[in-house]
Amino acid sequence: MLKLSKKTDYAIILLCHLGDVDAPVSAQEIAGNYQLPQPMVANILKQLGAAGLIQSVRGQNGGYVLARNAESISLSDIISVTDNPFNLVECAHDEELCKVHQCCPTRQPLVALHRSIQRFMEDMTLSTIISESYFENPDVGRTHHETAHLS
Amino acid sequence: MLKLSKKTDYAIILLCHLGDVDAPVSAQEIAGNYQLPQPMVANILKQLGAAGLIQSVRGQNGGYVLARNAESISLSDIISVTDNPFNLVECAHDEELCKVHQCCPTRQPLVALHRSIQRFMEDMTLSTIISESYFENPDVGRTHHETAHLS
DNA sequence: TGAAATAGTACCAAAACAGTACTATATTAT
DNA sequence: ATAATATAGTACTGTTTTGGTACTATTTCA
Repeated sequence: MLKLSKKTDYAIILLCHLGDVDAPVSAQEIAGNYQLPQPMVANILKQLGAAGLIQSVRGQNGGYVLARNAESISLSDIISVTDNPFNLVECAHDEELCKVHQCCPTRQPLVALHRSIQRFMEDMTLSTIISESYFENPDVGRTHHETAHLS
Repeated sequence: MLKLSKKTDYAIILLCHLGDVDAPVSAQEIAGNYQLPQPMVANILKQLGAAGLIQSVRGQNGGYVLARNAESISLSDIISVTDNPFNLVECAHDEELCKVHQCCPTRQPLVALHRSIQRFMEDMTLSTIISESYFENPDVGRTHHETAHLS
């Protein structure tokens, strides 16, 4: 349907939070802070950890911290983890047929759109997201938040 | 999952075909031409007709023709019909909560992405799609095609 | 050694997608 | 007239994806 999944939505929120704090933050803490379902948050953090975007600290007082600095994490990176690698357009099925024979009229322009979006998502880094959200709302990452997600 | 639906994919193909021909073309004819499921094609054409992108001609020798010229039909128009109005980002649920209280950190940058994609889709017209596809494949709209869709 | 955290799976219900089916109506060729 | 060929409208269905939960194991620290 050409929209981001809740998982991606949540992931961005989580990462923004982590990007604003230095000490490890637990799943429970974040879930409570944004009123998100705790198991969901835990799952997404696991995935982000497995993908290497964040680093886990196990045991009591454990949690997660960013594995790299916020400038080097792009929206594209995030979406790759939580929404599958972005794929507006690849001829997933019968790719051979489509390439070997006459190609469908849609390929050219949709590949262009795909690249344009891809580019945007690669240029949009977590630090950009954080600073822009800060501009709109000075309290980000510092206080209790209302339920916060798009979809 | 941030990808176009088959319906949209098919719709573009159908419209490209109609854009290349003057006489009304029937659902059956197009379905046969591109090896797409006939009822599916018929349904999509019905929708495109109801949305005013194409005009129907009923009765024997009937079919569909473009309701406007190909320059004035944008990718955005098409997607609106077959994939819902594009909505990467609107806070569909609890919009009030999200706006009245502190806003989620994701809004700003994702609205930017949304607009960027929207813009692209508005600028990309059916005539552009047709001419670009023609560039790649001189036979578009003139001969029998292999199964042709992305997804 | 127990509490609090992550790790790894596996599961489930609801929604969306892709496609089908059926009935009604309009137009035209014969 | 009427049979053939279209669209119009609507409702249905199986499959996949999404959103979310549950459970068990492991790690760490007080």
